[in-house]
Order: sequence, then C-alpha cells, then structure tokens
Amino acid sequence: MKAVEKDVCESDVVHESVVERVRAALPDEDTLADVAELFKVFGDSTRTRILSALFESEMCVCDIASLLSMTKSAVSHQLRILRQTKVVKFRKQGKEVYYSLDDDHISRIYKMALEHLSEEK
Amino acid sequence: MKAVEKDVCESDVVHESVVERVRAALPDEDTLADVAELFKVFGDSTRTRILSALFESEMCVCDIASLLSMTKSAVSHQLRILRQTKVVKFRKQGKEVYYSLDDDHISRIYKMALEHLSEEK
DNA sequence: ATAACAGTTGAACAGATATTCAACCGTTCA
DNA sequence: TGAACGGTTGAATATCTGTTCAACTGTTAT
Repeated sequence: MKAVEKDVCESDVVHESVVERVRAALPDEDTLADVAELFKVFGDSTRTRILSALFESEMCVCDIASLLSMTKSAVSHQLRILRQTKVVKFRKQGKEVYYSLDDDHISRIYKMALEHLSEEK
Repeated sequence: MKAVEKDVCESDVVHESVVERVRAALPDEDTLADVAELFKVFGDSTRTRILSALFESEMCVCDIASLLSMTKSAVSHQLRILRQTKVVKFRKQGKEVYYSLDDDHISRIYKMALEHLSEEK
C-alpha cells in the first residue's frame, strides 16, 4: 500500500474527458458560492417561518415575535440576516420597524419549493 | 421594571388582528420545516458544486472528487445527503457508482436562483 | 485467492450558527 | 425630564454540520 497517496483520484481519473467537459461548463466559483449563500438563508425554519409570514403581510418585529412565540431579540437577529441578503426591506414608523419582502424572485423561489414538496407527497 | 417578564410580546401585541390573520394563513409547521430542509440541502457550496456538475452530466464519485479537488470520502458524504433528500439518483455499474439529478424541480429551482443573482448584479 | 480499486461508513475534530442574555439606542408620551 | 416601549447589538453558549481519517464492503482482474 502506497503510504502517502492522497485519496483524491488526481492521477487516476476514471473519465478524464467527461471531467474536462464539465469543468469547462461549470459556473465560476464565486457564482456557486453566491447560490449556496442565497439558499443558506432559506435553510433555517425560523427564517422560512418569518418569510412565509411576510408573504402574507408586512409586519413589525414585535408582531412577528408574537406570531412565532420567539423573543424579539432572536427575531431581530434573523431579520438582520434577511436584510443583509436583500431578501427583506424595512421602513420605520415611530417606535416600530415594519418588514416586508424585498424581491419578487424570493416569492417565486419559495412557491416553487412548496410546489416541489406537495408533488412529492 | 417587571422582573420576570418574558421578552416575547405575548400580552402586548402591537397589531393583534394582523397576527391572527397571518397565523391562519401560514402553512403548517411540518411543511415549513420541510421547506427549510430542502433549502438547507442547497445551502452548501460543496453541494451546489456537485449539483451544477450533475446538471451537465452523469458522473461517478471519483470523477466528481477529481473535478472538485476533494476526497472521495467527503464527496460521498455529501452525496448521501443529496440521495436522502431525493435530489440525486444513482446507478451502479461494476465498481463505479454513477450519480445524476433525480428531479426536474431541482433544476428549475437552481436556475431560478442563478437568475435572481444575475439580475442583482 | 488476493491485490487493486471505487465507494461507503462511523467516529472525531474544527468551524459555523441559532438562541439567550444583558445592555443599549431612539421614539413616544405623561 | 424620564419612564416605557420597540427594536438592535455583542458576547457567550450549545448545537449543528462539513471534512478528515481509518477501517470496511463489494467488484474486477491477475
């Protein structure tokens, strides 16, 4: 047994031509990282609950916290993530901060996921 | 200051009617958890790289490992997750195991995300 | 049979992440 | 002015998750 062989298949690729063809067709690393980043935002049940709420109506932080039985702090932390990724927008009115969905794509992607899951069952 | 007040806004909801209306419209918890679960699968750059590769062509584990400069073990672990969530399917042929996308929805959701990101820039 | 290879698996480790807690900011209203 | 409230923030904690490592299975070929 070769002691120091890395388990990466570098030299002994099974189908080199396929690998090269696919490599050429792949989106660049940055784009793929962005895709993963976007989906990661949706990949948490707290955030999907917030989003499905905002899908129905604009809401302030306290109302969202009440709806989801969570602390305002926890909700605010998640809203910050949704803000940073441009998924939600907000407006201030007096003491309250109202959040709503920022982008139509979000709704389309979300709906498509629900579709996918319902057809599965 | 009320010492034991939980920071949840239970009693002092700001807009009770809105909360109740949204609560009635929300999908059930299980569905929302499934949505989050599905997106979580896409929320990792290794898995999105694997998926975008399979988007181009069926591939065996060793080729994917070579393409992504990863160990077969690491790739196999991620493929297990993609298998369990029915995102990819596989067929065995001799020593090799060939993976491919299992569902058209996956491609549509993935494409939609790319669309979203390209319009953003 | 046995060596070589493709692939899988479980345990262990390291890095990421969601919630809690406490302190804080800004606005309203008494 | 200052108390009350909506909301934010940073640090700490507990949990989750991806990769590594080593051992293993099953198939091919000598």
